[in-house]
Amino acid sequence: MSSPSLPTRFEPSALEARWQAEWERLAAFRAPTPPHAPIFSFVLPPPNVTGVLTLGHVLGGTVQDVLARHHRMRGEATLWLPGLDHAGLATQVEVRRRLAKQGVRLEELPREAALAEVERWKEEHERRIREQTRAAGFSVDWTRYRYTMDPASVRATRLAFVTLYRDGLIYRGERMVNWDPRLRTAISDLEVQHTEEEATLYTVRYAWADGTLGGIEVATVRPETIFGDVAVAVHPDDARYRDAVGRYVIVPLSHRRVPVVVDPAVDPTFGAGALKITPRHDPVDREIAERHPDLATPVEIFDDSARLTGEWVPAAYRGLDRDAARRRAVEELERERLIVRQESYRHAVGRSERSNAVVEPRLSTQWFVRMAPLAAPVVAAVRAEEIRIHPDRWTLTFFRWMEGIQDWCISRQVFWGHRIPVAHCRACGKPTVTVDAPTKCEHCGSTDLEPDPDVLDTWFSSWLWPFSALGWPEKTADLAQYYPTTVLVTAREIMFFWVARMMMAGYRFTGSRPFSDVVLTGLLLDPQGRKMSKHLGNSPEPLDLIRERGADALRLALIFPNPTTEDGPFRPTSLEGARNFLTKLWNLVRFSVAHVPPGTPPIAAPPALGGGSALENRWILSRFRHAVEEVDAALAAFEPTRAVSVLHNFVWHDLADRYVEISKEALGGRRGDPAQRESRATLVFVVERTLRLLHPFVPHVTEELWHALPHAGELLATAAWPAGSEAPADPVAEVEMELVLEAIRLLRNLRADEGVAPAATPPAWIRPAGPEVARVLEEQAGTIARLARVEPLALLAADAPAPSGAASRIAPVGECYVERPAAATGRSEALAREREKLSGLLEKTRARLSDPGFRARAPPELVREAEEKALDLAERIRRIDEHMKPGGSEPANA
RNA sequence: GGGCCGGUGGUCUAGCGGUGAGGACGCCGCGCUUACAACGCGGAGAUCGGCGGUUCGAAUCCGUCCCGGCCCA
Repeated sequence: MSSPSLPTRFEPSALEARWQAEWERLAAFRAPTPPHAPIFSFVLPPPNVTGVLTLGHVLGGTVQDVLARHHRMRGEATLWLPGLDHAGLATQVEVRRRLAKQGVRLEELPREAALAEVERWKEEHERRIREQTRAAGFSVDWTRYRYTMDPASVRATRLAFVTLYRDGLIYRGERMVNWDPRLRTAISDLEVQHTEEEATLYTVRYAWADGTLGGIEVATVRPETIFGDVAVAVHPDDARYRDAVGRYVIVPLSHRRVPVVVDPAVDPTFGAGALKITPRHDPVDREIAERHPDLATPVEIFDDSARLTGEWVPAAYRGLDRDAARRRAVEELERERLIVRQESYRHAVGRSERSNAVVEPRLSTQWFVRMAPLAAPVVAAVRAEEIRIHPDRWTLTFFRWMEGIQDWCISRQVFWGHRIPVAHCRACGKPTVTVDAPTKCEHCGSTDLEPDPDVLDTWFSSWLWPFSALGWPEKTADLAQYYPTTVLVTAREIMFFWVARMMMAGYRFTGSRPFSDVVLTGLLLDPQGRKMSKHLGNSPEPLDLIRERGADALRLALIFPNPTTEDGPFRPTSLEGARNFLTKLWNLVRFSVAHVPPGTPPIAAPPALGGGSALENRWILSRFRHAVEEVDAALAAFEPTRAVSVLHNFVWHDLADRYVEISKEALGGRRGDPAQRESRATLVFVVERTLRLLHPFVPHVTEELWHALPHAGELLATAAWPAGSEAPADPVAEVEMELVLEAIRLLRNLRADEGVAPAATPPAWIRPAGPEVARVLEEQAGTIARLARVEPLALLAADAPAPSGAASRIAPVGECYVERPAAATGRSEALAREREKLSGLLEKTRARLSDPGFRARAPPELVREAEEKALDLAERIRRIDEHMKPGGSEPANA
């Protein structure tokens, strides 16, 4: 495909779809098998089927696509493996919500029908997610697409469970877990969100059991848990209760007798220093109760929906939910005058991430993974920098979490997910844990088996992803060749949920790191700095933005100008900026195409430049070389934002504003044929190579533009990444060009200050600062005159008198003069302003020099620099004074 | 309660021991100079959160306080 001439306007939508189709047709992103070294491989964090892709996904995807395309162009065997996560509980909640809108309760459907509903949901969302991924231009290898519930993943997940179980790292036991009473399942610690909330702290009096007056005052925010009390505890050193210990009190409302005990875990400063002990419904209480074995065995007072239940709960309260029970309990306690005090109280409340229900600590039998043994090798690996986290400051947070890691509750009382690969024997009661469903008990041989009713936490399949998606436990070619993977790019939010656990699983199951670099992306905020959320409706739909502005513009806007590593606002202005840049690029290439004669062969190398070569050509090639080096460095450090800003600056300012403007003369043939040929070759080389550099960021438009230029190969997507070494570094040209640009800037300043008409070309003069500068300015006088729009431009000898009737500016390059228009009146203020600035600087520099400590301790080179600077500043001020003096070059306009 | 990160022109940000503190957006002035008004040229605007310290020298290091955000309990 080729587009010989480019349309005047850049219209992204048609062009993007066309190239997406073409990339797929040519299998451009198919990872090679068998691959050749080196390898660059990674998994796309499989999006949850819960919804569709958000802007945050597009941000992460863009960072990944930049890396994938960059490495692919560098000739590495690149695999970017896409997939989808079944997102167990989260998806079930969504499906349940959708059904509820139709008046159907998910729980009331037969299991098969419920599964069918989830399956329908998955199909719809999967289609949409794939469409979005394509529309964004992500170069994933669709032939390797995987799903966390596909048969291979099911097998991998079951095997992981069985292996850990056999190794003693998975156990089943009765533990205090976080219970979500709305979804009626256990959840893990990570799925609990703690927030500060306002509550009422009730101080309740527990009367002495022996009928003595008074009693003990207990503070609680949850009076409805009184029914579960087995004791009241005080701190052993608390003098107030010395006589109370060993006595009994009556639990209000339920009228049971419980003892007063001592325990060091009681905080004597909280309330009145006495704590009611409800071991089945509070982790601290449970610990205390365990230290006091003589206490009554606690009875559960909440059912799985957090409604009151059980023999300890009076009939009037049974069946009430915890909030209703609390209201009723408060009412009754008040009636009995047992509430001593009520005060408002802020405390942390744990809510379920999925249902937002207040989590109920609940003693329940669940499956757990022992985490400490899994975490140890990971901590060691990160310490040894076998795995690096970017930006590295997150390593600290990572360590803190890993070191305090708790066992992971992996069983969920829902239906959507991987079934726990365990069958319980009805005969001997023991579990049979096998990858394939067992036919008989492995302990007693009975065939009377009952499958474990629970499913696994969704992360229990995700943590295997880097290897399970490559085929593990089968010894597939992909696994052998592409594992360990290279990087993992993901949102910081799931560092603990996913990244840390993948590392643990990697070392445990494959004996090696799953990836060597973790690249964390920040959160996208709305223009007001708020988190994007469905609830606020401030989260734009990526496909809409792509339709409006194009995928390239969206991708660019997501990584520039705000850094991908930080939480930052996504603004419409970023999108406009991106579009403007792409338009600039489009027009730059249109200009270049117009200067490339038809039939020009593909550009293999920059033109060989010699002594007679144009300064601008030497300069732009040197600038290009820097750009390549900086982009390479930025990408190696996983900083796409830095890479883009280098390119943005290079394309817009160096290439378009300066190089193109300067070379128009040579390109137009006005400097002769050899000069025109050299400039054409330089232009097309730099532009073509720049398109390659930009391709990872904005793949569609660069692919389109590349085909409009002479090129070799089918696709830019698979073309070679430029090497900086292709272009010679030329520090001399860079210094000389700076002088030229400074002279142009000064003359333009003068024009603007003096109100020279835009179309006018007044005479101008420059007195160069020295013979070297004079040589450069002499050679480039034509360029300077043209870009500054002055005519004629004369160079003054050091001792020549200042031209009269001209405005002047003084700078390191020398003194510049532009004839003042006849209409101009008054003295230019620019010189005076300049003088003020310079004398301020001079003062500062002199102060530094007169400090004896500076001369004594600063590096001599620095002292010398400061001395030279002071001299130079003084000289420039002297000259300004000369110019401002009446009768000088700046006559007071009488 | 513990920890982490940040506070730089109006906004977003780069710099993280010696630079005349960069850039982008916005703002002001002038211009449709045939690649580009989705643009060009020029300009104004910051005592780098406050206070103390280390240093010849601090936006940059240390302490402390204030403000914002995040994570964990």
